[in-house]
Amino acid sequence: MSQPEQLPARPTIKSVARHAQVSYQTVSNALNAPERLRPDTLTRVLRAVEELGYRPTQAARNLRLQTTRLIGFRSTRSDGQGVSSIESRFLYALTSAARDRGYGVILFAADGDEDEIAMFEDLVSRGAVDGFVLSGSHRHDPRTAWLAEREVPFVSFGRPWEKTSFDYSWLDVDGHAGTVAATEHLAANGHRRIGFIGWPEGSEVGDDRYAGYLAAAADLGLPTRGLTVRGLDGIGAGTQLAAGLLGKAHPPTAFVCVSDAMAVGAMHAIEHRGLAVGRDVAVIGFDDSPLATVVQPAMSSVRQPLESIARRCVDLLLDRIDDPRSAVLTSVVEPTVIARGSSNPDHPSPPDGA
Amino acid sequence: MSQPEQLPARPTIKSVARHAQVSYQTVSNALNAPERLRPDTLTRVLRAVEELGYRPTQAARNLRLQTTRLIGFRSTRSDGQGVSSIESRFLYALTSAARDRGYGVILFAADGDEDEIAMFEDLVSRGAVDGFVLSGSHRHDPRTAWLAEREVPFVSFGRPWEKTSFDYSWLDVDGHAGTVAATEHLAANGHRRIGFIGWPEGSEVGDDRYAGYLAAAADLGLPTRGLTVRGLDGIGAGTQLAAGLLGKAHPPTAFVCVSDAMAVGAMHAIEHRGLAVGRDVAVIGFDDSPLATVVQPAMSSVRQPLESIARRCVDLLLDRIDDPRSAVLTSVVEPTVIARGSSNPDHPSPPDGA
DNA sequence: GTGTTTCATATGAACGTTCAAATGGATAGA
DNA sequence: TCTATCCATTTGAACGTTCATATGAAACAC
Repeated sequence: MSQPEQLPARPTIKSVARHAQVSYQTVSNALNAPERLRPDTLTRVLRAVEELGYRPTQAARNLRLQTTRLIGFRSTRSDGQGVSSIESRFLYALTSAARDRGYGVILFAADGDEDEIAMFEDLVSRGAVDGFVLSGSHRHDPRTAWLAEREVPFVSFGRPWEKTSFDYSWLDVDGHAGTVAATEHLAANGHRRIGFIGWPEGSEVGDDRYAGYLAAAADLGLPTRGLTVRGLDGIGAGTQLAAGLLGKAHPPTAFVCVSDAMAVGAMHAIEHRGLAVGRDVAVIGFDDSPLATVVQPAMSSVRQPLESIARRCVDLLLDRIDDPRSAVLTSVVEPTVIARGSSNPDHPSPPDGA
Repeated sequence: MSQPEQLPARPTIKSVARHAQVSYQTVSNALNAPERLRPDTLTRVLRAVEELGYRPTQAARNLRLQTTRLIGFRSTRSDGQGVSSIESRFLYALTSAARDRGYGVILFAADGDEDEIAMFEDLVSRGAVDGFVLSGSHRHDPRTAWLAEREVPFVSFGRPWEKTSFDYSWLDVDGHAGTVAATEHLAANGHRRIGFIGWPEGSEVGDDRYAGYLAAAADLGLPTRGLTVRGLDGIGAGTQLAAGLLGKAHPPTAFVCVSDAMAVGAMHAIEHRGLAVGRDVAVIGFDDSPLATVVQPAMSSVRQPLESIARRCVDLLLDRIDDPRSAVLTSVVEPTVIARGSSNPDHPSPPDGA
């Protein structure tokens, strides 16, 4: 904290103009319609811009252009159950993708749907954002209707789980295809008795993944009766559910799990039984969360291509922002199986000692 | 997508004025200096505001007030190792805290320090934010100097790990105090041989936590020789490190762990040895991540009060934004031990079956 | 009835941009 | 040499606020 030495004030378009000996509108033209300038003035102006480090003030362009170049996204309280690393990976991807298109992401905390809508209301009425990216769609989701009614541009990461009277753009990961791929992966490794550890019936995402497992098993002619268990998410729950199946007369030799936490639990149960994960019993999780690479052996998992989803969310949203009548697009992208030790017969259980 | 029925345009201060039969500046006064209005006009204007649902346009006030009411925060690529649930919990808390003070949080993706500074440059030169909240301070951190030099308001969550020629406000969790409390907690439960599972030497946070363990042990007259092991973070690593200690002649009866991932690994090793977590060998982790409640038995952990830290970060930052000469404040807040089954003698290992 | 005070409301200007339209100087055609 | 054409540049206005200041009506004292 030395003496109050004045920092140079942030340059405005006028100071650049003075510096380049032109009127300030010419500077504006240099930046927004360079073809209107004579080449020599253009370079002169651009050099002045460079020298002063001028960047147009956001607030002024916002006011003038009636836009904010900001996208709203809800920050979830990940406090509760579940390792929601998906959210944070998606958030990073979304932020990068937005930035590449010259947009920023403004985050808002909201606890439930109503709370989130209140935030929409606030942000929209103040003109603080150009649009929203939604996530975590679910049945009876009031958010989409609210936004559609007010013609606020938005895109949803997460499909609609029921019919709506309006259309909107959304992207989603094909959970069904994910568990199909997981099941096929295990079958390709020689497994015939493949179990499924899922969430209780009623969750859209969970039911979708379960259906994929059933479909793949039916397709491959594999048994499923007595091989599926469902319970609340968690490592402990996964352990208990897996232990239950392993204790049966004809236990599964592989598990498709609805989440990585369940899968870690299953690995735990397998080892507790003295079996080797990967060699004796294979496991595959879902989401490819940090958990997957932090366990030993590393866990196979179904990975959602969040980066490309985020990018496409931004693309779709900006299309709508640029032209509110732009086409409504929806697409389901397929996740990919990331094969690691937990589903690899050559990969033994972790060593016992140090 | 019905007919192009025109939505009512967003009300401006002028439309409110027309509606309330006053000039538009009176509306401004009603909102910003209500004591200047006669009570009856005030209510009339406020009713008009209410009826039209008027909210001042953000961009216009930004321009006029030379402020954005936006705080910048870096979104980390949590892609790599480690379950960085801390980040996302902090982010939620920060966003709520900011909102309570009328500020928003704008997120930006950055990969390293240089990249982050480039984002600072961008946001600051465009006047897109009023200040920053930093996180993840480390040795040779160039970010603080950059911001301080340009007199950009900021607050750091994370202490400076070296002397700087300038001062700035920061908050941090006292990792030292955290492991002291953890060690004391285990000692209070009757443990005498308490081991430590840490990160390799050289990480600021890890060394701090290690030092706390050593200090508490010395204070309590407990042995530490041959009871500490260090390695890269991870569940698998925790298992191996703990297994190493448990295999010794005089194994520890309790573990203080530098992270929850390490602690989960330790629990794993304990059970693998046929011992009961909590009853036979106690474990306590650090950070109280979702992992802690997802394992069985639930894991004791040292919890950082991220919510209050976020709130204080916002308070300090806004002080600086309001008055750049406001006092520089630093404070270290003590984390608290959250005792759960893994350090509770009455809590046995998980059931074997379903 | 005139002059002063007081208070509620209105006027003017500015924040920094961008866009539409006007200016003015050069070049070319008659 | 005078006018038409063209192009680079400038002028004017607007986006929606807030702040400083001016106006004007009522209330009061003389």
